[in-house]
Amino acid sequence: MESRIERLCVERGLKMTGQRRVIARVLSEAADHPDVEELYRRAAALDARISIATVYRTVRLLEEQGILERRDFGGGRARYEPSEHGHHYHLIDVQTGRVIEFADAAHERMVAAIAARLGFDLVSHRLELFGRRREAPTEAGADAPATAHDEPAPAPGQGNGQGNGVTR
Amino acid sequence: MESRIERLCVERGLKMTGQRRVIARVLSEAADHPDVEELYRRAAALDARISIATVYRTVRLLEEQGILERRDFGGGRARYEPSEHGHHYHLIDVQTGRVIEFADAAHERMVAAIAARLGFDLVSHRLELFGRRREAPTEAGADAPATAHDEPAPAPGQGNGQGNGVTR
DNA sequence: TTAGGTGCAAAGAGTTTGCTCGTAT
DNA sequence: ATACGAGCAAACTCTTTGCACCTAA
Repeated sequence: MESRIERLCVERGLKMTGQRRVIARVLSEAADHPDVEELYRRAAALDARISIATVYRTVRLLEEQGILERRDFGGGRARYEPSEHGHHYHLIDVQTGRVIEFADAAHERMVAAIAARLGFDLVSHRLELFGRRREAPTEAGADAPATAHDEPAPAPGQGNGQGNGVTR
Repeated sequence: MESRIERLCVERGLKMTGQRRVIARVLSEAADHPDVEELYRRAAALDARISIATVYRTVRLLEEQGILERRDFGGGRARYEPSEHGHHYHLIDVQTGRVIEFADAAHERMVAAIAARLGFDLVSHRLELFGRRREAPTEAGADAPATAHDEPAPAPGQGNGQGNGVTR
C-alpha cells in the first residue's frame, strides 16, 4: 500500500525508488521524532539494501520539499517529523526525555504581537518547554491548549535544552 | 583590571591561568552571542598563546559553573552568552542574522500556565522568533516587551531556525 | 535510453580527548 | 611540590560528497 508520504512524493514528481518508498513508509508510520540513525534502523529492518547515506539524502530532500521538518532538541543530532500536523510546540519531560506535542493559538497570537512591537513581521518561531511532571495534575482547565499527544520515549536521559544546566 | 567573569571564577575557586583570564575578559566584554571560533579569534588577538582547545574547555567549564549559557540558533555551531541578564528571548532577523534580545513577563506567565495545564512544572523554556524587519515600524506600543537591545551582526546569511525552510 | 538515485568510503565541520609539559597555588 | 591547566594532534560524532554502478520512468 502507498504511504501518505509516498503519495506526497509522487505528487511532486519525485522518482520513487525502492529505498525511498521504504523510508517514506517509515516516516509515515512514525509517531515520534526519530533521528537519522533511528530512521536508518527502522528502514533497514524492512529492507536491508539501504545505506545511511541514502537516509540522509532522502531526509534532506523531503525537508526541502516541505514534507518533513527538522527539529533540534539538543544533543547534537537532528530529529525529523512529517510536516502535516499544523503548527505545534514541544514540551520535553526532563526526567524521561519524552516529547509531548501541543498547540496553543493564544500563544501564537502573543508572539506575533511581540514581533510586531519590535518592528518585525514574524516569519516563524520555535517554543520548547522543559518541565517536570507533577504529582497532582490540575483538573483539566477547559481552554486553549488544543492537542497534546504523547510519544513513546526517545532519549532516556534527562531532557536537554538551553536554559537548564544539562550537560550533554 | 579584573573582569566580571574573572571575579565569578575566583569566587568559585577556579584556578586562574593567563588564558582563562583572557577568555573571561573577552566574554565579559562581549555584547553579542559569539561562537567558539569567534571567541578564539578575540582571545588570540589579546594573547597569542591560546589554543582553540582551551577555549572549548573553558567555555564548557563556565557553562557547568552556570556562568555561561549555550545557545543554538541553528547552523551547527554553539554560541555563548554570560548568564547575567535575567531571562530573555531572542529574535533573529532572517535577512541579516542579527540577534535582538527581549524580555516579556506576560509571555513567561503564559508558558508557565501552559505547562501547568499539561500537568508539568516548568523547569525552563526557550523561545526564538524569526522575523523580517518591516518598513513602517509601529509607533512603540507602551507596554510589555521590556528590554530589546540590538547586537552588531554575527552571521551574514539568513537566519536559520526550525520552521522556516532554510537549508544550511 | 538516460537523468537521477544509491552504496561505499573518504572528506568535512564542530567538538572532545590523550599525553606531555607547564604553572598557579 | 603538586594538582590542575594548556598545547598539539589524533579521535569522535554527525553529516555531506565524489565516484562508479544501477534503475525508474
